[in-house]
This record gives sequence, C-alpha cells and structure tokens, in this order.
Amino acid sequence: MTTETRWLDSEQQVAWRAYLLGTARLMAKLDDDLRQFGLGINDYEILVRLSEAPERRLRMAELADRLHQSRSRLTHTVGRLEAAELVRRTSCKSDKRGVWAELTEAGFSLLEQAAPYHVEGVRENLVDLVSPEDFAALGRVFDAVSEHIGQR
Amino acid sequence: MTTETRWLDSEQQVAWRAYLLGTARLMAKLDDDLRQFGLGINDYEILVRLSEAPERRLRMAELADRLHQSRSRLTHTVGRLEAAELVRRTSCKSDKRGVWAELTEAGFSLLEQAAPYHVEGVRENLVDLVSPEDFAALGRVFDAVSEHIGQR
DNA sequence: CGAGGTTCGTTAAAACTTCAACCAACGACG
DNA sequence: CGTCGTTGGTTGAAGTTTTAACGAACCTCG
Repeated sequence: MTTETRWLDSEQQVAWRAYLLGTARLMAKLDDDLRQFGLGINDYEILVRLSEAPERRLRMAELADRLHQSRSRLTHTVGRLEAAELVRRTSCKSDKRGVWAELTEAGFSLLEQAAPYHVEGVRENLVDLVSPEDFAALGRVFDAVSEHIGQR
Repeated sequence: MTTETRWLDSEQQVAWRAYLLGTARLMAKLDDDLRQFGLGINDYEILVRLSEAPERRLRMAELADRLHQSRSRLTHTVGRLEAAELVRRTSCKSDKRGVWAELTEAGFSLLEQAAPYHVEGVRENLVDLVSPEDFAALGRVFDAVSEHIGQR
C-alpha cells in the first residue's frame, strides 16, 4: 500500500520557502560582512568555538561535531586557518591519535575585532527585525530539529 | 565615538546557535535523502521552480534571483542538470542574450518521484516537530529577513 | 597478550562554488 | 544613427567541500 503524500499546505509552503530564501540571503550577508576580516562565517564559528573552550582549544573531532562538519572539511579549513596563523595544531598526549586545534593570540585578537561587527550584523539582519517571541520560536524550532536528527 | 557593542543575551545566543546547528543538520539530512535520486537540495529546488513556471521554463537570471544564487553558479549547475537530461536550454527569441532553462519530461518525472520523499523529510524533520504557531513564526522571521536584506 | 573492530585525523581526487574577466545584446540618449 | 553604460550569460581558473580510502592508535574481549 502506498500512503497518500501529505503535501505542505500553502501557508506551510510559503513559510518553508521563506526560510530557504531568507537563510540563503542571511548567510550571504553575514559572509560578506566578515570578508573585511578575511573570514567566512564558517571560519568565524570555528574561532568562536575555540575561544570559548578551556585553554582555547578543542580536539578536531569535537570541533567537527559541534559545527556538524565532516572531519575532512575541518582538516582542510583548519589547515588554512593555521596557514593564516590564527590557529595552531598540537598533538594530544593522552591520545596519540588526537590533535588539538588551539586559537593563537593573533586568532583571538582578530576575533575580538570581528565579533562586534558580526554581532551587529546578526542583530540588524535578524534579531532586531522580529519580535522576541518570534525569535524565541526560532530557537525552539531548531532545538527540536537538532534533537530529532540527533548528533551526527 | 565608539558605541558599546550590544551583545546577544544568553537566550538569544542559544537561539542563534540552535538555528545555525539545526539548519546545518537539516540541510545535510535533506541532501542525504535526495541522494537516492541523484539530486542535492539545490538541484531539487531548481527543478521545483521550473516545474511551477509557465511552460515549465524560466530565464536563467530569473531563476538565479529566485534561488539567490550567482548566475555563474546557476550556469554550472544547469550545465550538469542538462548533461543529466533533466533540463534543456533554449535560446530566447525576444531577447537574444537570454536563455530559457526548461524542465524536460525526464526532469519532471524524476521530480514527481522525488517530491513525496522530500516533502515527507521536510515534515518529519521540521514541520511536524513543532507547533503550527512556532512554524508560522519561522515564516514571519525569514520574511522579515528577506524583506530587510532585499533582492540581491 | 593479541586479533579484530572502532575512532581520529589526514590525504588525494572528484565535485562543486566562487571569482574575475569577458562578449553579445539591449537600451537610453545626444 | 552611434556611443556608452547596463544586463544576460558563459568561461576558466582558483578556492572550497565531498568522497573514498587509508594508517595509526585505541579498545574490547577471548
């Protein structure tokens, strides 16, 4: 037996497309804004995660998981960030397979410069545009999504 | 004068990150689900837009705008879709610079196959997870974003 | 101990996207 | 009409991400 497809109704359709288009535009805008610092939003998120971690470092696999990226992608990206001297790799003593990605002083200070601009962009192009209730709903929605899809 | 940065408060911070992570996971999931049809979500959206257009065709520039993609990216992607015989290009008579991208019969029928699975995925991993009110809020949020950032 | 499965991270190649340059056609205007 | 600025679309190269395969280290268990 084939179950009848439950199509989206037209309101849902509209909301879904607004999300797709809005996200594309938003990410492009945030990327543009970060370009002045030589970063993309992906690089930025990596630096942020490192900056918040104890000793400003994280294991590659842990970082990849938090960003929902493949390890391979992270290896490449961190390679570039390392070439730019924003991140340093050191080997992990307790697990010899492991590698720490650690924020350098230069990385931290670039982040300090970029963060205010970036946050301002997030506000101007998203947070400040909508009611606190709607923004909170956004959080609930994607918590549910993450929860449902599960870790990796 | 330098204005003090208005950082996100911790609720906003959490919601913002939930959105980033949730979106990454959701898109990866939808991409995975479409892979059985040899499509990515980007290809899928192209086919959908064409299928809805009069005569199942759109001008390249128009299509690029609707998807918020660069013309170059679209040229490459349509090139691949054309090689897969899902789309056909024809030149535009009224504007000789123009090119129509037109869904082929094979493209339409692949879309017919893929659509139910895809919609089911969108429901299962997003729409059906949250209250209708929260989902509607999502729509409002990204309408506001799109509106604010403007077309292209 | 040590065999066999798993995890960590990297690598090379393939696939895809971005960037910059380009040409043809359009359109406004003197 | 003819020039000049703009739009539509493509191209090739450079840059980024994905895919698949791999080796080293870890872990479990007989």
